[in-house]
Amino acid sequence: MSKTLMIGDLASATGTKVNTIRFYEETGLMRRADRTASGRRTYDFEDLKRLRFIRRARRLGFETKEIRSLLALSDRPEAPCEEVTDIALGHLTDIEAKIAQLIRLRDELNRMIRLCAGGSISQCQILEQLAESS
Amino acid sequence: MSKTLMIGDLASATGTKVNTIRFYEETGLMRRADRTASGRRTYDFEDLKRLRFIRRARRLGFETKEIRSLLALSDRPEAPCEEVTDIALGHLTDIEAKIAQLIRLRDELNRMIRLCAGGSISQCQILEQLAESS
DNA sequence: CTACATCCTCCAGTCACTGGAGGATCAAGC
DNA sequence: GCTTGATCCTCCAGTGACTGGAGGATGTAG
Repeated sequence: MSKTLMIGDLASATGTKVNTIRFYEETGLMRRADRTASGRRTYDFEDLKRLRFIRRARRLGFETKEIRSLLALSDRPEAPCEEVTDIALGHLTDIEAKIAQLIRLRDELNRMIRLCAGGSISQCQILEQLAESS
Repeated sequence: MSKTLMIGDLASATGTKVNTIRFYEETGLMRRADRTASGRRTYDFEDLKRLRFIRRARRLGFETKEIRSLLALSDRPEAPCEEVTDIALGHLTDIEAKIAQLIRLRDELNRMIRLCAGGSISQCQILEQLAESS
């Protein structure tokens, strides 16, 4: 058998904290790992692949709920690819909304900062702007 | 006196949940409100102004720690405006980094979605990409 | 007098981890 | 065989910024 991997191996291979891997097991993202006689978790390369998938999806900003769906889908190879695309498209929409929002914030902050001509707090335009009833 | 405002008035005037205002009191963003004989919080227009300031800064994405600093600064009218500008500039840098990061994610997601030619899960390029060791 | 709204305190839950206490096990070197 | 240090285990508390609800008191309008 190829159950040669310990939790620390998975951690260093994926840049995940050991505690985080245990957390993924607890919350069902990773299956419950088999244990040695002394109770240590053992993993094989399938587990490593799964963890890599999870971490990569997390880096792309998918929520665990979405990752759970994606993982469930990848277990049904005959299912239509559409469901995956839908999840990805929904996520894309979220990201685009966030970008638009942040750009608005950036512009407003920039505007506020440019107004500041130095001087003392009592004349500070940034605080002034924040204090105004929106 | 002008302590005519109850917590619900502040809530509806600022679009804040009542529980959130209590939370701000608990965590020291808002001062501990005076109480009526029966224990209800009373507020004046100064409190309302402060809450508006907090909410506006939160909408602009400032953390409570930063807001605490800004509020402390606005109590020192003779202090130099520079400290405020520094907080705002630091925040601006954070926002710009976040925007750049999100744009990278968006492009990568877009790329993955475009690769998907339909068909079944087993050929899904999105899952494929996620499964690849990065 | 009776609804019903609003208020109170206290506590648990959200999300995705992170960090640490306290203790067991393992591998390597002497 | 013994020590040392790394790694592992379980369990629990904390993060940030709230949100929601239970269970009960108070206020107000008709």
